[in-house]
Amino acid sequence: MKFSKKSEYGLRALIELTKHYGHPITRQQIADRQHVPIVFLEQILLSLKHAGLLGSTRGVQGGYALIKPPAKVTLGQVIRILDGPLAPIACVSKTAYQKCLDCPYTKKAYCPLQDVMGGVRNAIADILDNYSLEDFISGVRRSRRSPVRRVTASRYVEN
Amino acid sequence: MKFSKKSEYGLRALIELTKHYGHPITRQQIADRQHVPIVFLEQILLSLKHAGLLGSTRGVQGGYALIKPPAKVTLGQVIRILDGPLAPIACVSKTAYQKCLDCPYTKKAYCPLQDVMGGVRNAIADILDNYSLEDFISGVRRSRRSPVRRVTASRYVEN
DNA sequence: TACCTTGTCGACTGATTTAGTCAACATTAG
DNA sequence: CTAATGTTGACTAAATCAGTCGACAAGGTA
Repeated sequence: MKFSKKSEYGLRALIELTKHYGHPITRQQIADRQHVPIVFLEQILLSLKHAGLLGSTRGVQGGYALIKPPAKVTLGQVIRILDGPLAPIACVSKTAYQKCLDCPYTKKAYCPLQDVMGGVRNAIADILDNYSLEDFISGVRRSRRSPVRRVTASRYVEN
Repeated sequence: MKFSKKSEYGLRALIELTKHYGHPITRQQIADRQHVPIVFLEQILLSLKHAGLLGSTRGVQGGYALIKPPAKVTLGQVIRILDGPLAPIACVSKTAYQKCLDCPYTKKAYCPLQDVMGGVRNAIADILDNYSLEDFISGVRRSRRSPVRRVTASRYVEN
């Protein structure tokens, strides 16, 4: 039940990129400031670029830059890009749902596992999808900002 | 960010074991009813036994049995036994804490990542540590039973 | 006793994921 | 041109996951 280094490094990189929102910074700078292995970092930045979060410019004054407003990017989005769905088991994922074939509880029956894991998924998503990069770097405490979206049993949103 | 099959199968097995709380049932029965590969299941049952949750008796009428009261065993405990700490990154785990050496934020500075991941950890633990096997099999909906333990930034309980 | 059923233990394996590395190439500024 | 930077794809070493195998131990029954 861990996030990968990829997510961790990716989020760290985004701390730097958000701080410099507007102008590009180089891999090198990101790697130095956040202590991330530079060549691995590259992969990560590329993934984020392909996902449309970052832009890059080549050449001497080049580098990577965040192209979406920091308030519009949530940690949930980033983690899904780098680590896949948030759901702890596949049968409670909205974006990557797959029926557990080996599950003894068919669609008719109530599955205890699915119920509790759905709750976990929602709890995680509730935090991560309501936490933007802006909040992230400004050190907003996670003490539930904004109208708390109360999650009910039937509301699986994304992933 | 997934739980392993080990946890999933382990929890499924515990559904059966809790239903039969009092008398032993065999691996075979568990495997059949919950569709778990029997030889893999064995490993799992052994782990749970070593952790003190299960007892076993050999011989003809033997099998495994839950030896702790279902109300006293939480899903959090089970998952920690089978999957390790719940914390999404090591530096926010209470039971398996380790300082992230490569983290640019020394103990003095506030670490954004640590803050948000701590929140995620607490949200997960909040559900899983308040959900017993008894709740699990009786189909209690996760709609927050019991006085909600409000988690504050400084309260990392276990892992 | 012999035998059957069931649990115990440790070693082993194949597939996948994680965390990287390397080399060759493309683009842009000066 | 050339130096700095990004782009791409192939590659790898190590760990973890999911599962298997074989030999053995112990209790129940005939």
